[in-house]
Amino acid sequence: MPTIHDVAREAGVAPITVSRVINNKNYVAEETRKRVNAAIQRLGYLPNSLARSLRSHKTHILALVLADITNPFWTTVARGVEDAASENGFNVILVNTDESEIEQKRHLQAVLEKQVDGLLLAPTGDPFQAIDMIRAQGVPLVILDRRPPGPLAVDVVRCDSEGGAYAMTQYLFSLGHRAIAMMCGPCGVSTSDDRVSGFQRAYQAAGWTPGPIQYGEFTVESGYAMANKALEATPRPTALFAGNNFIAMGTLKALRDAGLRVPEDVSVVGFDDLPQALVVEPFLTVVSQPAYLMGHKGNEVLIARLSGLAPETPEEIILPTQIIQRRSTAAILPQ
Amino acid sequence: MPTIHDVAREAGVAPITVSRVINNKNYVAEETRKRVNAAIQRLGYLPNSLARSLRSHKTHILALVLADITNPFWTTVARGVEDAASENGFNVILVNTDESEIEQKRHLQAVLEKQVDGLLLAPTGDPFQAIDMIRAQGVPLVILDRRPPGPLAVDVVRCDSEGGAYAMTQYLFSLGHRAIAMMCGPCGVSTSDDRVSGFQRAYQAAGWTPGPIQYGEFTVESGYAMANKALEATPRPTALFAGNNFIAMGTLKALRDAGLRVPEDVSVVGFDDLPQALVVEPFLTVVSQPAYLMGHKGNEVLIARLSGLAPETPEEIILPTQIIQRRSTAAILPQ
DNA sequence: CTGTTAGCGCCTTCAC
DNA sequence: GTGAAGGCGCTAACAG
Repeated sequence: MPTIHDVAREAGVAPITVSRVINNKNYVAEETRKRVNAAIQRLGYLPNSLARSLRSHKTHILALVLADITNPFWTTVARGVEDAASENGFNVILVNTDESEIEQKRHLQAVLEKQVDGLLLAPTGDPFQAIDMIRAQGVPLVILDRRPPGPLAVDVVRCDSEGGAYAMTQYLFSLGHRAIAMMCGPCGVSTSDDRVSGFQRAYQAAGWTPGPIQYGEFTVESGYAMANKALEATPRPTALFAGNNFIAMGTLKALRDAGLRVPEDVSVVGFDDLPQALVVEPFLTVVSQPAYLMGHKGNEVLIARLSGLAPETPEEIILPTQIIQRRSTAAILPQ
Repeated sequence: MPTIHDVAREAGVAPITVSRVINNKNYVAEETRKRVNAAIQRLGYLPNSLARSLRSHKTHILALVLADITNPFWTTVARGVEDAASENGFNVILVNTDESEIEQKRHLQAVLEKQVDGLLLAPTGDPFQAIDMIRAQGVPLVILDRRPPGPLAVDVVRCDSEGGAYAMTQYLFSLGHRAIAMMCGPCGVSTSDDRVSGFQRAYQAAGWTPGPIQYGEFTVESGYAMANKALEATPRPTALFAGNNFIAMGTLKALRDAGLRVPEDVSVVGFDDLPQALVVEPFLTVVSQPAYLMGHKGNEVLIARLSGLAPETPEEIILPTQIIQRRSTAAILPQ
């Protein structure tokens, strides 16, 4: 593997001149530039970005730390992040925490050691420790999707979970539903908590007692289990509210296995849409979140900070959600 | 950001001793080790992996270059690769080519500059140039999913596309189908070519003329267009064979829009299954490929090479496919 | 417009 | 068991 010195010798110039050609910095005579480029071609030279970054203190790498890349919601967020990165000459390292605080810490350490220029984090559990560790290294940070507790000390880009859940619950009310079972992700994760809050606020506004609430995991298995539990209640809920797309999948499977029809016997609503490439005929009524936009916008905020273009005080950007009405919900007669 | 020197000063030792503690190399007195670790804690020191790698000529990073990470097939492959990496202390950089040779070259260069220890490549287009570039840098390489043309000069781990397509075509024959339209990905990509070959071989074995063959893209849109074209034929094909999961999705959408029922009016089969988390009730009859295993095994082969444990001559590992029979296929009466 | 010098933070090599 | 010297490949800072 040739180095910059080999190229310099081959072209009859000093190494720094090669460096300037590679980086398009300072003026280099047209003829010199040609000689250098020819030498680069001849030797098949590729700059060593390790050495380059060590010297320049810039890696042009950002890290995206999220819960679960097998979830299409996160795949879409990742796409948004990567596109914004590409547009600005950055690469993205992607790591999965699987909602484990230990994994999160391990991965965070690993990417910090790699000297990433910035970090996008969808935090698992209590984010204070994580944020502190990142701060201590002086690495710019944007929190994605989830709301850190306490006063705002960091940029946040997320969706309006509370408002979305509120609106969806009201929509179910408008169809005549009143016994709605809420099945959410882990308690303590802000997206879970906010969706539950929105659900409860809608009931409060109506002056009713909220339906049963369960906390679980953002997985198909957990959704399956929670739905089965919810269906045991007497009288049976007339609608099930799934806290994310995987919980909705588990819920639909549980209903199928229980021999119940959707929406004739039970209405089902969820959070997060599925990409149109993955479904032939969209069926589920959902609170849709702008996943791609969140990723893209989040990274724009981060890159603005890196470039010193960002405002002094941290921003919190809350993107609106939207109800997409499909065939998994039906009106019921008032009792 | 503290360096190894700061830690050394804090602990009252030489930098090299800190290095030995971090790397668990050579013997370090228990008491010294404790002092050093305490200093590391106090300063919140994280080793700079750039400097480390520059010196040690090892990054512990592998690159996975594939066509399209939004496809669940590739997501699953990536999971297999990442798990095998984790198990062996490696990280994975993941890059998308979107089936573009230009993007492939650009990305390949970028990851080579990052000094990755090894490469897993699902090549797009003619892989010779790519393989040469990688070889020139002396970076170990495993080809994934696709069969490079010509004699075997590199490790390959892939699935038996030809055999899978052959078996599926025979299965359709056994249901009485004879007018089967094949809709595949790009001509020149070995998985496309092999699936077409298997399809043709089945017809040859039966002594019949193969049904119409179309080459397109591995996308929903392309599947939609190819299916519409296939349906124009007179007489209409009784079965449609989709070359991958996205083409199958497009096909099903086209049939829905054309008002045709599956399988009553037309049978549909595909290649690649969808993860069970993404479908409530699996419907499509498919040739299922062991995507996770391919990724995992592929990376094991690569890591074995890195460790010098691999055999001298390149290996070609061909994993078997499997027909999963579901509700998108029906028997038709012989004419 | 081009070159010299020095050092990024760490680890290899050799010494004791 | 510990340390000193030197260099991995590149570019910042300063000439000229």
